[in-house]
Amino acid sequence: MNRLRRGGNSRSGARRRRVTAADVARLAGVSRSAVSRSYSKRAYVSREKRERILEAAEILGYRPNALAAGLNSRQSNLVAIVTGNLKNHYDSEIVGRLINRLIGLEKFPIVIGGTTDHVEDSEILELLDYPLDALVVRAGSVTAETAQACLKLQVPLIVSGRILEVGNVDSLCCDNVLGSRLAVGELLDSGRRNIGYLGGDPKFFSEQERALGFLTAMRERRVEPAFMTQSDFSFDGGYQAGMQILKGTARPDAVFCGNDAMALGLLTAARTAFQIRVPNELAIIGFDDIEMAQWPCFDLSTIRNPVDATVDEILLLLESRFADPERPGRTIRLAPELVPRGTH
Amino acid sequence: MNRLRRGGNSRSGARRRRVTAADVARLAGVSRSAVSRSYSKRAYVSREKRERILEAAEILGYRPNALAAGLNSRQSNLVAIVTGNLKNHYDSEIVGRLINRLIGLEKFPIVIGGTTDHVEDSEILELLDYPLDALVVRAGSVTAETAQACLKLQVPLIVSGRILEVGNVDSLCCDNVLGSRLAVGELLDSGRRNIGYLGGDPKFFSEQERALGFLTAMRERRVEPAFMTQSDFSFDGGYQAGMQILKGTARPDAVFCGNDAMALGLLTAARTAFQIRVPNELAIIGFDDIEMAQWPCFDLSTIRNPVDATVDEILLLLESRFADPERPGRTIRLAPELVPRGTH
DNA sequence: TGCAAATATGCACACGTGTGCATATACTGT
DNA sequence: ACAGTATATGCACACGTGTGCATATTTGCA
Repeated sequence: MNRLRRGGNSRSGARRRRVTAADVARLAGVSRSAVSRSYSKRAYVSREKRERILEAAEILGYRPNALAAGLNSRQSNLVAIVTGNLKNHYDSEIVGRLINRLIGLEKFPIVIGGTTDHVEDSEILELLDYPLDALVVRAGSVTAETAQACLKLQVPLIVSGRILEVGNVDSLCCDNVLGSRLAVGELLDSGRRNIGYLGGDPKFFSEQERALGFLTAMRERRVEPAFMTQSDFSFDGGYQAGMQILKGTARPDAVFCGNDAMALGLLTAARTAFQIRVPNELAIIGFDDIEMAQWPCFDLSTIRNPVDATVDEILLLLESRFADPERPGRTIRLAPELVPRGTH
Repeated sequence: MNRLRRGGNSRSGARRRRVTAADVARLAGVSRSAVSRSYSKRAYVSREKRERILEAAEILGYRPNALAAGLNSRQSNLVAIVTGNLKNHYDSEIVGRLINRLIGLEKFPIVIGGTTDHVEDSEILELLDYPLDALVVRAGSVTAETAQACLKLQVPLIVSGRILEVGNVDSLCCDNVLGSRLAVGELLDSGRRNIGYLGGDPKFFSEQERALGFLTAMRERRVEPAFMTQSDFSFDGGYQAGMQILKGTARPDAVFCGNDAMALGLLTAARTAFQIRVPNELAIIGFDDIEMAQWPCFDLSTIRNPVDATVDEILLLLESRFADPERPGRTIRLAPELVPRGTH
């Protein structure tokens, strides 16, 4: 079939051939090897000939085919990123930064999963059809099966947002328990006693840790939580939850939220729907420190889940993994930090 | 070198070979062709043999190498997206949705440019080393050189966010002039007379059109603009601009903004820094209708630059381009729409 | 001039897959 | 039983590149 298609009759639907090194060689009147060598430093090609070749390449618009090159170089320079929902601002900040840093490493990122929290295993498997240099997965979408497949295919796996101690998988995650502890300590120290927790979907690792951290810290200080509410990590979810939480007469005097988006939703509900003065009548602390948190209209106190540090660590893990594919997996905990602002 | 490395001594730094169809064939005791055929529908392989093969594949964790397959199928199933800054919420909404739809088409997106407004030509050229099925570029990063390179390499180019009538390039863009007209009409009809414009960086196509549309519409109604200010499309930029615009005694009674982010910044400056009542004392209309615009704390009136429709059109263009690579380029204008909310 | 080292060049193989072609085997209908 | 067809299988080529190897040419040095 390909053979038939070759004969240049460009009927509709027939994709034309890409310019190839052989084409350039023909035009420049040299061997194909010479063309190939012209694109690599430290290769013996006379200056004159190289110039002639590059000129011909320029005319034809030739670029070496990275796929063909990657076939036997054992490097595709492709790194896949399985992201969470890009509507989640924390995720989009991470992904943006990660993409940028990967390019700096001359790796091209294939990104999947922009609109859902969880990417199906089958999709990740299809992704593994490509001989990836590495796979970076956000917490929500990693299963034992995924990890197994990566292992067998020799694709280094880095999990971000949860700890996974399997094989030589690298994983890194904010110390969420510590983060919750910081928030609870701050609220109690400033005299709040009626403190509730507004969390996200408990299927997420970080949610489990944050809720656990909240409970543990409260218990240590012998204070009973006002409530534990479960929402969905979104602004709308936080807003809706706020409408419920704040409508009664027995209001909390503080709420710690599992992420900033929900905290902003709660804050908005408090202010616009109930005219509650924050922080006087109600303290709110979020988690993540997304860019919006510092907008003057919000000025949200929060626990920073450091984006730059996270991406830096991912790149460090990648580089050391490239240097030694066999090294055992590493587990990295990033330190969260209280960012005191105007809502507590 | 490769040849030396092959002998299984997995020293540090040496990447092991990927499982290959030949490995599976050896384990299952069949020919390599049989393995290959087992993965294609409508190919003659006895049920019994296919099962044996798939079993062996399962054990070894075999997956056909998409790169090798793409080499002679003339399809890599890779589509590159050159995005704008993902901190820009409109961009992240577009990209998220686009990624999702591409996967639905069984194309994998390579994404570059997450943290800058403009991606260098050289980076796009390197991207073109991969035999992409298509390249989708956000407005900021397209030059004549890029278009030329795509043309020569037979890579279909789709430009989103600006019109570019070159070769058989497809381009699509919101009708920004009409959008500005809608905003101006609405403000004037509701009695505002002292209307200013807060724009972004004029190097962007959409900014040029939006500013032009504003001026044209004002001129048609014979009203003089209160001012034309230039910022950078960001919340912070809008906030800063607001601090300048609103500090004097001669305040405008309305501002039309080149995008929502700046409008939110301006709105925040007006409310928090000057206690200006919006919309009573000041009307604000944005552009894009990002998700945040409808948050109750903002409730921003805006001109919708439809994300879903845009992505739908991009996919339509892609599909028809795949069906006929030679068809002439198309130019698509999407209709903006006034979204009346609480700030005007 | 003579000789070794450095530079230049082409051939041919390897990378992993899909598939056309030729051939072999099983099945169907009369 | 036999011709004709449907199913099954392996060989070998093509895809586009990088590079080891062998060989040819130039350069450097005494």
